[in-house]
Amino acid sequence: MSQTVDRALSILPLLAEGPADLGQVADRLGVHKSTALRLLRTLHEHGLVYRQSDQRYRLGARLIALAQEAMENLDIREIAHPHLVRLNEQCGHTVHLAVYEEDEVLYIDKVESRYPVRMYSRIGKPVAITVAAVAKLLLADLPEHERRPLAEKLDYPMYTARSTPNAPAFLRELEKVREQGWATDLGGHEESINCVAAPIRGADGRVVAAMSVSAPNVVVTADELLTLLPLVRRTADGISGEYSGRNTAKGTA
Amino acid sequence: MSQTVDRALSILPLLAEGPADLGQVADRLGVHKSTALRLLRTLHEHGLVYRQSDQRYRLGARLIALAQEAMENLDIREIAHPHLVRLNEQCGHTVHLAVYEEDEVLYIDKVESRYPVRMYSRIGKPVAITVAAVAKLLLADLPEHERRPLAEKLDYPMYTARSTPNAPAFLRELEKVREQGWATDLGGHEESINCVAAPIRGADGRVVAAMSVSAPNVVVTADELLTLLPLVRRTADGISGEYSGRNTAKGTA
DNA sequence: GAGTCCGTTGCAGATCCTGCAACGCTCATT
DNA sequence: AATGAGCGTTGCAGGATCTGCAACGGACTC
Repeated sequence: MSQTVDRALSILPLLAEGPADLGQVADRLGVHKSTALRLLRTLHEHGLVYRQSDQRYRLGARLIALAQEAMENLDIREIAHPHLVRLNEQCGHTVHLAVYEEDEVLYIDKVESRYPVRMYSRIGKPVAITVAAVAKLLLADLPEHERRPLAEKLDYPMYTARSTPNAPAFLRELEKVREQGWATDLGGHEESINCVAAPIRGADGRVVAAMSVSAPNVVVTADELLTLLPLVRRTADGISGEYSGRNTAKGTA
Repeated sequence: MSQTVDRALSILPLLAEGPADLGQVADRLGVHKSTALRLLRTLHEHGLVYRQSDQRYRLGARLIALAQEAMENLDIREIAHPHLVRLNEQCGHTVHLAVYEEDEVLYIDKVESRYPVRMYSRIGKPVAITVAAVAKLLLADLPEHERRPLAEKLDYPMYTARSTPNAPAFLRELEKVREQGWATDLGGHEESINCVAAPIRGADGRVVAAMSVSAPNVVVTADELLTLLPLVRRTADGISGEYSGRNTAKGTA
């Protein structure tokens, strides 16, 4: 809607790929160098981009700090955290909390496994949306008219042989997940990692977040992990209750 | 430099304080509602702001994802991580990695304590710059003409009775830290928490990052923590060596 | 020491942004 | 049920702001 701002903001994902110099930025934006320079300067003044010693630009520290604040403002995160910690103390595995927003699912909290073998993931990282158990729960709850177009728009990378292969399979899976009220990912993202997940609901019953327990095969088998399902669901329900109970008049997730 | 972009970017820190509606944004920017609307829409298209169900705006998911990518691009982080993990395995305490950038110091990595009592901190969070051990190391290495103005510009909140009280005291502390090549924070941020920190240097000897070990009094006394200093310094030196050794032609921290 | 490459600056033209005013919607009030 | 207030939204005309050009300057190379 606003050309100048639009161009300026387009620089950010571009720099997220790695540092770039003025010429590269100008080229990729399709504007004159002097224009790119002015945009970069403005971004710089706000700390969103940083100029390294070799004069190239990269994303800046304030961007990271802003994102941090953004996450701390999410109320489910705050409410859920102690529950996640308790669950981790009970089962020892990695616990994740994720939300959906505008075609993306991201982890917003995590409690590390207490086993030496840890799964790689990071708070803030977009989730493998077509296979992750938490993603299934969040998408399964979308209204039909959003869910289908989204499913058809997605890519279906075959991380492993068990990854969701395409949109129809995904939609079928979502249907199943919606009915049973929980989800799994059995080696669909990384061959040796399994997850069980449960939804967290707001007062109106809509799914506002999802949580999961993940563990590698070498620690527990998929079957053993599934025995944790009741515990996971109970934890999720506890969070749901607290979240819808004292709803501090803030918006949805 | 660019008015429109400048205004648009000013919205981000504003929303970081919490959700706001159109009128509030327009007021705080000092522009007409229609102008604010167009800016917000542009930010929205890029996913940097999100519109909640109550129509108010807050920071969006893509901002978080961008920040995540920004951190993953930092090469020291990648090099340092395994060293931090090893150190954590050896001593059991919380280990932090921090960098300085444009008047800010922030944590870019963290390995959690294995003791039940954990210190609160978060990756991406700006550090208490006047008291944290890592901040002292990073600022101590700045050239005089940057260090002094910065020190005089800072606020000196008295988190505890041992917090650095003012600029002269801070500059003296930095001088000491620079000479001894390591730093501590003994209850200067939170009464019962102590840290020891060591610098990580690039090939040219400049400090590019700093790492620290933190532990609460209830787990180890300050004196006991200080006995870890040699180990911390050795770890930091190891990272320094690796960082300056195979310098993959990337920029500074 | 000449040449090339890149970032930087000032400027004039025109695009794009701004603020206004009016509209429509929702919600609260009478 | 009707009225009014509050808020977000739209179209428009005037003009401020942004754009691209061309020329400059510094660093590095051959």
